[in-house]
Amino acid sequence: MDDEEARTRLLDAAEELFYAEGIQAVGMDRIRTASGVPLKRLYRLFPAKDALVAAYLERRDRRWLDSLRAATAGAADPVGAVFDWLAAWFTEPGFRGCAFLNAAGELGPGAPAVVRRHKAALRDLLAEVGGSAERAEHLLILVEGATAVASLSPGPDPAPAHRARELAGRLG
Amino acid sequence: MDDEEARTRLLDAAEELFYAEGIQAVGMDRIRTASGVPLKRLYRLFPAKDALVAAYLERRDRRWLDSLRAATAGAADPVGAVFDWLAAWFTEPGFRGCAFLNAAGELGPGAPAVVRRHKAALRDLLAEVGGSAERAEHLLILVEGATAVASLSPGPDPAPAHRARELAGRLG
DNA sequence: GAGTATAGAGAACGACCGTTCTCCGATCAA
DNA sequence: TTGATCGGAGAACGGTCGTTCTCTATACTC
Repeated sequence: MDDEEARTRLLDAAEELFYAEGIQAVGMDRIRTASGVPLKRLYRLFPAKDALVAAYLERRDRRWLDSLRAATAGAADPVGAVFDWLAAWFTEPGFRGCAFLNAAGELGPGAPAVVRRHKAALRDLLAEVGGSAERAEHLLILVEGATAVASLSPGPDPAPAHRARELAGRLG
Repeated sequence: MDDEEARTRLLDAAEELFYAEGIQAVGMDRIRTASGVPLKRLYRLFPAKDALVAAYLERRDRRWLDSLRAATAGAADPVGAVFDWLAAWFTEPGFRGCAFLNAAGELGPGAPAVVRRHKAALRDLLAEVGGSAERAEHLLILVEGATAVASLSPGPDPAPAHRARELAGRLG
C-alpha cells in the first residue's frame, strides 16, 4: 500500500465516520481501525487531527460541488436540476445534512476555512445556474433550507427538495 | 442560593457556553466555574451531562418559540413579522445559528428528543401564521434556510431574513 | 552476509473528560 | 456544648483522547 492509497483509505474512513457521528465523537483510533492504516503512517500523512478534518472537508467540497455542477451543466432546466439533485441526495442512505454546516456548528469559530469557502463556491455556482447574483441569494436560502429540513426528517425524505423547487419556480 | 436559583444559573451558563462553543467542547468544570454552583449541587440537580444538555435545549425551545409567538400574535402581517423577528435574531451578538440544528449535527442520532419536538412545534406555529399546513412547509424551508445562511455569515447580517421575506411574499 | 534505515503493531504518555469521594467548616437540635 | 447533618471546595478516579515512543521484523546497501 503506497502513500496515495493510504491517503484515500484514511479520507474514506474519516468521511464516513466524521459525517455519520460528528468530528469530536470520533477518535483517531477509530479511523486507524476503519482504514487499516497504521497510526504512524496516519500521522506522517496528516500531522494532526485538524489536518485530517480539513482534508476530509476539502475533498468533500470538491466532490459535492463537482457532482452538482455536472448535474446542472447540460440540463434544459438548470434550476430544476439543482432540486432534483438535492432530492436524490436527501434519499441517499446515511444522509445527515450539510457536512459543512454540521462542522461549523460543532467546531464554532475554530472550524476550518473550507467551510466558508464551500458556501461561497455554492453561491457562485447558483449564480451561474440562476443567471444573477440576486437570484443566487434566493436559491441559496432554498437549498440550505431544504437541506436543513431534510436533515431533521426521521427517514429519507425528498419532499423538502420538491417544495423548495416549487418556491424556486415562483422567483419570476 | 436555593435550588431554583442554582438551576437558573446552571442553565444560563450551559446555554451560553454550549451554544457558543458546542456541547462536547464544554466540560462540566467550565459550567461549574461560570455558574458558581458547586459540582455536588450540579449533579444533584442534573444527574448527568445529558440531563443538563436536554434541560438547556428544553428551556431554549420554550423561550425561542414564546418570543416568536409573541412577535406574530397581534401583528397585522404575521408572516412578515416572522422574518422581522428573524432579522433581529440574526443580528444579536453571539448569534450562531439554530441551537437545535447544531446539537443534531454534533450529537447525531443521540441528540435529545427536544430537537425534533422543537421543529415540529415550529411547523405548527408556522401553520397558524401562514394559515395552512402546506404554507407551513414552505415557510419552514425559508426560515431554516435564512437561519443557516445567516449563521455562516462573517458578521451580523439580517439580509437573509429580508431575502426570505421577499420569497415568502411570492407564496401567493 | 553485516549493517543500516524503514515501517508496522501497539504500548505508553500526558492531558482532560464526566463523575464520585474526601475532607472540613457551618448549622441546628438537645 | 455536644453531636449529627449538611453543603461547599476541590482532590481523586477511571476512562478516553490525541500524540509519541518502543520494539521488532523486514528490506535494502555495500
